[in-house]
Amino acid sequence: MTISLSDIAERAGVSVKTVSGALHGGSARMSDETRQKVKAIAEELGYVTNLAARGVRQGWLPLVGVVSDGLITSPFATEIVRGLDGAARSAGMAVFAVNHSSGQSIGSVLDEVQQFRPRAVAYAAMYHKDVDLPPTLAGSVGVMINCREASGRVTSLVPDEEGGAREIVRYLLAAGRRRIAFINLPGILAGSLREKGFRAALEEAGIDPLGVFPAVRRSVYSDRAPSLVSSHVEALLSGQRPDAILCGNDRVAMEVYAALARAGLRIPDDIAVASFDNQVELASRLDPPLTTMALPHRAMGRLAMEILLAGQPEPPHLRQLPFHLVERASV
Amino acid sequence: MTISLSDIAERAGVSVKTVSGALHGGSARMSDETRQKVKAIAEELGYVTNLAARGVRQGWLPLVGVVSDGLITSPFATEIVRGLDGAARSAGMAVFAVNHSSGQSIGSVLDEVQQFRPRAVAYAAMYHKDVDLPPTLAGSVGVMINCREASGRVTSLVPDEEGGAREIVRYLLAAGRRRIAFINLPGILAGSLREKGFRAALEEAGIDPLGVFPAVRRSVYSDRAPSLVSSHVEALLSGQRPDAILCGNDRVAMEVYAALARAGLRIPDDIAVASFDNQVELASRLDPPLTTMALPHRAMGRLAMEILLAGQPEPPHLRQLPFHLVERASV
DNA sequence: CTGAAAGCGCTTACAG
DNA sequence: CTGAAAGCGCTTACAG
Repeated sequence: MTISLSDIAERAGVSVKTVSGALHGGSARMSDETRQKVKAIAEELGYVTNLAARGVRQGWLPLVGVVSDGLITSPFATEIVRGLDGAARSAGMAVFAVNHSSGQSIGSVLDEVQQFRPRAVAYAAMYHKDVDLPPTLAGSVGVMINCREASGRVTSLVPDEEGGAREIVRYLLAAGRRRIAFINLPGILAGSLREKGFRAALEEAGIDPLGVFPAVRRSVYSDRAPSLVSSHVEALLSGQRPDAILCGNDRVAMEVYAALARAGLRIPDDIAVASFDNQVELASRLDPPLTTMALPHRAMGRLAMEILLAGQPEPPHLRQLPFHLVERASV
Repeated sequence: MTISLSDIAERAGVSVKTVSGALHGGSARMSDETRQKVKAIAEELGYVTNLAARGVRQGWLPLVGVVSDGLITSPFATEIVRGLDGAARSAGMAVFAVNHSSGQSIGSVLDEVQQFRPRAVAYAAMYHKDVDLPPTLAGSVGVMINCREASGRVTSLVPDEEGGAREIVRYLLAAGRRRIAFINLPGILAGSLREKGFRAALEEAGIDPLGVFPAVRRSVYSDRAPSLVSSHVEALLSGQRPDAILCGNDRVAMEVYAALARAGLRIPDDIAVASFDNQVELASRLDPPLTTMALPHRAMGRLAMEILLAGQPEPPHLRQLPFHLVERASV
């Protein structure tokens, strides 16, 4: 059988309260002798705190629930969870993730999560999007990650897409590039925000963009949509040849690499290539290794947990976290 | 305040026991009228079951803990978790993952997990390896995923590396390939088992392998180790040119693609390429899309949960799960 | 068919 | 400095 405080109390000849104080109440006053004795017996008996029992007393379990829309499969999603997890564990909390599969209403998933009486709940989106949390649910979610909550009742953490795009364009400009094309991800929020930043940075430098092109035909970006990348690259090369191509993500960059190789062009000597994502396994293995803007997923996770666990909550707001430039050799 | 069974009982004019029976005890006998009334009131009050309270009574929480060695970052790890999660949720369980960071002993992580009084605990390795569970801990882990437990006291689920290698080689042979080289991942268990399968399948067909070459110099495979892939490919091309190259993983295949492109060779017309992993984002975006053996991560997760939740535990054993051939266009 | 009570393992006032 | 008791919200025998 699993042993309890009262087992220890009995063995030590003290009350349960004393054992509880000795083991957990850091400030509980008692003789050092008693405390040591109790601890020794607990150790000897292999006592493991029963968090469920503590939880029923306190009204919550040291758990933080993360409900995410769809698959937690993407490397980005796991970065978010890692950020959350790191911050949570130093606070003695565990993270449990529940995904909000297509069939279910967000309300029912949240109910599922609430049954565990978690200390806090976060909502995480798999890609940067707008999310409408039903008004009745706004109270039970402490922070939204990677999405903008429409009503403004919940603090939302998102990547600063526009700023990230400005930064990478400035970097290309600083490297002497002037004829810059952007093969963007169409139909998603990140794409339109990045396009803004792309144009703003060029305008600020007094330079005309060579154009912004969609990586796929579909209005919504998907892995399965037929790629337009190589045809764009070919068209660009036979026209006003760019000296830099900015890509919507590392996979698009991979296709650009292939198209440039076919055309006999060298990276970065003939054309620089840069992108967004920093999917490490891919970006670092390309030849040459790809310069790319890393998304602040880990940082969003960490900050989310800090917000959740902070005593004094700030008023709800939208917080944009900066991308991080990973310089490799493609620029 | 969060409302409890007694709030409902009071409002309904029945005992707490009746409420509990009406809401949760499927088989509890009572008038249909009472049951409906109780349910209606619960709904109206927005009652949410308190799992912590139930947990303290039953001795366990409907949680399954997964402790993994190191980063849950890899796409494979998340597949394992997805497999676990799917099976868990249909049993009303939530999965909480705790990673076993380098600083900590496995025992202390397991203690952390046990504090939640989970229904069951699994251990998952990030890549196929041998793991030595301290004898005292063997009892608290129900199943080992993606690793072989040395003592044999715990059921272990691993990919059938040898069988997977045999299958892909037979597939290459069936496609008429005869001069097959293998650029393998050195220094890891999966690599040596696959080499066995590779050689066995060729021998069974009465064909000599063109050779097995390490993808990296380091004895242990790592993302940062300098790649030997392109030099192997060049050497192979200038010698006894292969008609098929089997790769240790999709990233190695990506490098092989690049080396073959540089040499002006076409896939699969001149040389077929196949590999292990099925990292979808990569494999499906290569040109031509890559034929590759998918690891049974999801299946391991699902089976693990079934084993954990099964009433009658089988005696501990080692179970090898089959790979799954994903045919694309590179063979 | 339903109630009153005991008990799960904790923590927190309340007393000494 | 320590104990005895109450109580968190459930479920499970024990009675009727």
